[in-house]
Amino acid sequence: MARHKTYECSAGCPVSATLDLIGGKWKGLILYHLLDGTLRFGELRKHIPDVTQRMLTQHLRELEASGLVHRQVYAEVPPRVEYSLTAQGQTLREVILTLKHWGEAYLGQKNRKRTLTAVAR
Amino acid sequence: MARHKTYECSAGCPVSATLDLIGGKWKGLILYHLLDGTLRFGELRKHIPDVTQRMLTQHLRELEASGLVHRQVYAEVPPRVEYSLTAQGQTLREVILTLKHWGEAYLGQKNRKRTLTAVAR
DNA sequence: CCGAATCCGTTCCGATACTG
DNA sequence: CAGTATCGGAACGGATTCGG
Repeated sequence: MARHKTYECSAGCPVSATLDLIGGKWKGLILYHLLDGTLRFGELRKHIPDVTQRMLTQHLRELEASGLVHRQVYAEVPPRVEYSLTAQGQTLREVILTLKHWGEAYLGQKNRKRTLTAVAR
Repeated sequence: MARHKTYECSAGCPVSATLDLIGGKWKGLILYHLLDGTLRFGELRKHIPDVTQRMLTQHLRELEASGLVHRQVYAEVPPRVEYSLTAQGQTLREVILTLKHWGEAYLGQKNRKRTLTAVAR
Protein backbone atom coordinates (compact mmCIF):
# COMPACT_ATOMS: atom_id res chain seq x y z
CA MET A 1 0.00 0.00 0.00
CA ALA A 2 2.77 2.34 0.90
CA ARG A 3 0.90 5.44 1.84
CA HIS A 4 4.17 7.32 2.02
CA LYS A 5 5.51 6.31 -1.37
CA THR A 6 8.00 8.23 -3.45
CA TYR A 7 8.23 11.09 -1.05
CA GLU A 8 11.03 13.26 -2.33
CA CYS A 9 12.75 14.94 0.56
CA SER A 10 15.89 16.66 -0.60
CA ALA A 11 15.47 19.49 1.88
CA GLY A 12 13.20 19.58 4.89
CA CYS A 13 12.36 15.91 5.06
CA PRO A 14 10.41 15.28 8.28
CA VAL A 15 12.42 12.20 9.19
CA SER A 16 15.75 13.96 8.82
CA ALA A 17 14.46 17.09 10.45
CA THR A 18 13.51 15.16 13.56
CA LEU A 19 16.79 13.27 13.67
CA ASP A 20 18.71 16.50 13.26
CA LEU A 21 17.01 17.80 16.39
CA ILE A 22 17.23 14.74 18.64
CA GLY A 23 19.97 12.74 16.95
CA GLY A 24 22.94 14.38 18.59
CA LYS A 25 25.19 12.24 20.69
CA TRP A 26 23.50 13.13 23.98
CA LYS A 27 20.26 14.82 22.99
CA GLY A 28 18.10 11.77 23.17
CA LEU A 29 19.32 11.03 26.65
CA ILE A 30 18.86 14.61 27.83
CA LEU A 31 15.32 14.75 26.51
CA TYR A 32 14.54 11.36 27.97
CA HIS A 33 15.56 12.40 31.46
CA LEU A 34 13.70 15.70 31.18
CA LEU A 35 10.49 13.77 30.50
CA ASP A 36 10.35 13.23 34.22
CA GLY A 37 10.39 16.94 34.95
CA THR A 38 12.71 19.83 35.67
CA LEU A 39 16.34 19.02 36.41
CA ARG A 40 19.30 21.12 37.46
CA PHE A 41 22.50 21.04 35.46
CA GLY A 42 24.29 18.95 38.04
CA GLU A 43 21.40 16.52 38.27
CA LEU A 44 21.52 15.95 34.55
CA ARG A 45 25.21 15.21 34.82
CA LYS A 46 24.53 12.57 37.46
CA HIS A 47 21.92 10.95 35.25
CA ILE A 48 24.31 10.87 32.30
CA PRO A 49 27.64 9.95 33.86
CA ASP A 50 29.67 9.77 30.67
CA VAL A 51 28.90 13.23 29.33
CA THR A 52 31.43 15.98 29.86
CA GLN A 53 30.20 19.30 31.12
CA ARG A 54 31.24 20.92 27.88
CA MET A 55 29.13 18.55 25.79
CA LEU A 56 26.18 18.80 28.13
CA THR A 57 26.23 22.58 27.98
CA GLN A 58 26.57 22.60 24.24
CA HIS A 59 23.74 20.16 23.57
CA LEU A 60 21.46 21.91 26.03
CA ARG A 61 22.07 25.17 24.19
CA GLU A 62 21.18 23.57 20.91
CA LEU A 63 18.01 22.09 22.34
CA GLU A 64 17.16 25.50 23.74
CA ALA A 65 17.76 27.11 20.34
CA SER A 66 15.44 24.52 18.79
CA GLY A 67 12.69 25.51 21.19
CA LEU A 68 12.53 22.10 22.84
CA VAL A 69 14.10 22.95 26.20
CA HIS A 70 13.63 25.87 28.54
CA ARG A 71 16.54 27.27 30.54
CA GLN A 72 15.72 28.99 33.82
CA VAL A 73 18.54 30.87 35.54
CA TYR A 74 18.21 31.91 39.17
CA ALA A 75 20.37 34.83 40.32
CA GLU A 76 21.54 33.15 43.47
CA VAL A 77 24.77 32.22 45.19
CA PRO A 78 25.61 29.49 44.49
CA PRO A 79 24.10 29.72 41.02
CA ARG A 80 21.21 27.51 40.04
CA VAL A 81 20.10 26.68 36.52
CA GLU A 82 17.12 24.49 35.82
CA TYR A 83 16.20 22.82 32.56
CA SER A 84 12.78 21.64 31.53
CA LEU A 85 10.88 20.72 28.38
CA THR A 86 8.92 23.42 26.61
CA ALA A 87 5.41 22.68 25.39
CA GLN A 88 7.00 21.84 22.07
CA GLY A 89 9.47 19.55 23.80
CA GLN A 90 6.66 17.75 25.60
CA THR A 91 5.25 16.68 22.25
CA LEU A 92 8.38 14.56 21.84
CA ARG A 93 7.33 12.26 24.67
CA GLU A 94 5.83 9.56 22.51
CA VAL A 95 8.73 9.81 20.08
CA ILE A 96 11.31 9.26 22.80
CA LEU A 97 9.33 6.44 24.35
CA THR A 98 8.97 4.78 20.96
CA LEU A 99 12.75 4.88 20.58
CA LYS A 100 13.14 3.49 24.07
CA HIS A 101 10.76 0.58 23.53
CA TRP A 102 12.34 -0.41 20.25
CA GLY A 103 15.79 -0.19 21.78
CA GLU A 104 14.77 -2.46 24.64
CA ALA A 105 13.48 -5.08 22.25
CA TYR A 106 16.59 -4.79 20.11
CA LEU A 107 18.98 -5.09 23.05
CA GLY A 108 16.96 -7.92 24.51
CA GLN A 109 17.19 -9.86 21.29
CA LYS A 110 20.93 -9.21 21.08
CA ASN A 111 21.44 -10.66 24.53
CA ARG A 112 19.28 -13.64 23.84
CA LYS A 113 21.23 -14.49 20.72
CA ARG A 114 24.55 -14.23 22.51
CA THR A 115 23.54 -16.47 25.40
CA LEU A 116 21.68 -18.95 23.26
CA THR A 117 24.64 -21.27 22.87
CA ALA A 118 25.68 -20.97 26.49
CA VAL A 119 22.31 -21.48 28.14
CA ALA A 120 20.67 -24.89 27.99
CA ARG A 121 17.34 -23.18 27.53
CA MET B 1 3.69 9.18 37.85
CA ALA B 2 6.77 8.87 35.72
CA ARG B 3 6.83 5.18 35.06
CA HIS B 4 10.31 5.42 33.65
CA LYS B 5 11.84 7.38 36.50
CA THR B 6 15.50 7.45 37.45
CA TYR B 7 16.52 5.03 34.80
CA GLU B 8 20.30 4.98 34.92
CA CYS B 9 21.66 4.34 31.49
CA SER B 10 25.38 4.87 31.42
CA ALA B 11 25.93 2.06 28.96
CA GLY B 12 23.38 0.34 26.79
CA CYS B 13 20.56 2.79 27.26
CA PRO B 14 17.75 1.84 24.88
CA VAL B 15 17.20 5.41 23.71
CA SER B 16 20.85 5.92 22.87
CA ALA B 17 21.16 2.46 21.41
CA THR B 18 18.38 3.18 18.95
CA LEU B 19 19.76 6.59 18.03
CA ASP B 20 23.18 5.09 17.49
CA LEU B 21 21.68 2.76 14.91
CA ILE B 22 19.40 5.15 13.04
CA GLY B 23 20.81 8.53 14.03
CA GLY B 24 23.52 8.76 11.41
CA LYS B 25 23.34 11.59 8.96
CA TRP B 26 21.55 9.59 6.27
CA LYS B 27 20.39 6.43 7.98
CA GLY B 28 16.94 7.64 8.82
CA LEU B 29 16.38 8.59 5.21
CA ILE B 30 17.73 5.32 3.87
CA LEU B 31 15.53 3.29 6.17
CA TYR B 32 12.54 5.43 5.38
CA HIS B 33 12.83 4.85 1.67
CA LEU B 34 13.40 1.15 2.15
CA LEU B 35 10.07 0.93 3.97
CA ASP B 36 8.49 0.93 0.53
CA GLY B 37 10.42 -2.11 -0.56
CA THR B 38 13.62 -3.18 -2.26
CA LEU B 39 15.69 -0.51 -3.97
CA ARG B 40 18.81 -0.57 -6.06
CA PHE B 41 21.82 1.52 -5.17
CA GLY B 42 21.15 4.02 -7.91
CA GLU B 43 17.49 4.30 -6.98
CA LEU B 44 18.42 5.17 -3.44
CA ARG B 45 20.69 7.89 -4.76
CA LYS B 46 17.84 9.36 -6.76
CA HIS B 47 15.61 9.38 -3.68
CA ILE B 48 18.27 11.10 -1.60
CA PRO B 49 19.78 13.62 -4.00
CA ASP B 50 22.20 15.26 -1.56
CA VAL B 51 24.02 12.14 -0.44
CA THR B 52 27.38 11.36 -1.99
CA GLN B 53 28.02 7.85 -3.22
CA ARG B 54 30.71 7.45 -0.61
CA MET B 55 28.38 8.29 2.26
CA LEU B 56 25.57 6.18 0.89
CA THR B 57 27.84 3.15 0.62
CA GLN B 58 29.27 3.69 4.08
CA HIS B 59 25.92 4.06 5.81
CA LEU B 60 24.45 1.10 3.98
CA ARG B 61 27.36 -1.02 5.16
CA GLU B 62 26.78 0.06 8.75
CA LEU B 63 23.09 -0.70 8.51
CA GLU B 64 23.97 -4.08 7.07
CA ALA B 65 26.38 -4.74 9.92
CA SER B 66 23.63 -3.81 12.39
CA GLY B 67 21.38 -6.43 10.83
CA LEU B 68 18.78 -3.93 9.70
CA VAL B 69 19.41 -4.01 5.96
CA HIS B 70 20.01 -6.88 3.57
CA ARG B 71 22.37 -6.52 0.62
CA GLN B 72 21.72 -8.70 -2.40
CA VAL B 73 24.39 -8.77 -5.10
CA TYR B 74 23.60 -10.14 -8.55
CA ALA B 75 26.53 -11.35 -10.62
CA GLU B 76 25.46 -9.62 -13.79
CA VAL B 77 26.78 -7.15 -16.31
CA PRO B 78 26.09 -4.41 -15.61
CA PRO B 79 26.20 -5.09 -11.88
CA ARG B 80 23.06 -4.93 -9.81
CA VAL B 81 22.84 -4.58 -6.05
CA GLU B 82 19.55 -4.45 -4.23
CA TYR B 83 18.94 -3.31 -0.71
CA SER B 84 16.00 -4.22 1.47
CA LEU B 85 15.02 -4.30 5.11
CA THR B 86 15.63 -7.45 7.10
CA ALA B 87 12.93 -8.75 9.42
CA GLN B 88 14.69 -6.84 12.17
CA GLY B 89 14.69 -3.72 10.02
CA GLN B 90 10.96 -4.07 9.36
CA THR B 91 10.33 -3.67 13.06
CA LEU B 92 11.59 -0.11 12.72
CA ARG B 93 8.60 0.87 10.62
CA GLU B 94 6.58 2.41 13.40
CA VAL B 95 9.67 4.12 14.78
CA ILE B 96 10.46 5.78 11.46
CA LEU B 97 6.85 6.77 10.91
CA THR B 98 6.67 8.25 14.39
CA LEU B 99 9.71 10.37 13.57
CA LYS B 100 8.12 11.38 10.29
CA HIS B 101 4.83 12.43 11.80
CA TRP B 102 6.46 14.47 14.53
CA GLY B 103 8.73 16.13 11.98
CA GLU B 104 5.78 17.08 9.82
CA ALA B 105 4.03 18.71 12.74
CA TYR B 106 7.22 20.48 13.78
CA LEU B 107 7.96 21.79 10.30
CA GLY B 108 4.34 22.78 9.81
CA GLN B 109 4.39 24.83 12.95
CA LYS B 110 7.66 26.47 11.95
CA ASN B 111 6.18 27.55 8.64
CA ARG B 112 3.02 28.84 10.21
CA LYS B 113 4.97 31.00 12.61
CA ARG B 114 7.14 32.45 9.88
CA THR B 115 4.25 33.35 7.61
CA LEU B 116 2.01 34.57 10.37
CA THR B 117 3.05 38.19 10.02
CA ALA B 118 3.15 38.12 6.24
CA VAL B 119 -0.14 36.39 5.52
CA ALA B 120 -3.38 38.20 6.20
CA ARG B 121 -4.79 34.95 7.44
C1' DC C 1 27.58 25.64 40.82
C1' DC C 2 27.45 26.59 36.18
C1' DG C 3 29.80 27.71 32.36
C1' DA C 4 33.17 30.01 28.91
C1' DA C 5 37.71 29.64 26.59
C1' DT C 6 41.63 27.36 24.85
C1' DC C 7 44.23 23.46 23.11
C1' DC C 8 44.46 19.46 20.47
C1' DG C 9 43.66 14.77 18.63
C1' DT C 10 39.96 12.15 16.20
C1' DT C 11 36.30 11.54 13.20
C1' DC C 12 33.36 13.01 9.58
C1' DC C 13 32.47 14.07 5.03
C1' DG C 14 32.81 16.16 0.27
C1' DA C 15 35.49 16.23 -4.06
C1' DT C 16 37.89 13.75 -7.17
C1' DA C 17 39.87 9.96 -9.58
C1' DC C 18 39.94 5.15 -10.60
C1' DT C 19 38.08 -0.06 -11.14
C1' DG C 20 35.48 -4.59 -12.32
C1' DC D 1 26.30 0.31 -12.35
C1' DA D 2 28.16 0.07 -8.07
C1' DG D 3 31.47 0.63 -5.86
C1' DT D 4 36.93 1.61 -3.78
C1' DA D 5 41.06 4.84 -2.79
C1' DT D 6 43.00 8.92 -1.42
C1' DC D 7 43.21 13.61 0.14
C1' DG D 8 42.19 17.79 2.81
C1' DG D 9 39.18 20.74 5.25
C1' DA D 10 35.55 20.99 8.68
C1' DA D 11 33.30 19.52 12.66
C1' DC D 12 33.28 16.80 16.81
C1' DG D 13 34.63 15.90 21.28
C1' DG D 14 37.79 15.31 25.50
C1' DA D 15 40.95 17.51 29.00
C1' DT D 16 42.11 21.37 31.24
C1' DT D 17 42.01 26.04 32.94
C1' DC D 18 39.79 30.25 34.26
C1' DG D 19 35.62 33.19 35.83
C1' DG D 20 31.14 35.04 38.02
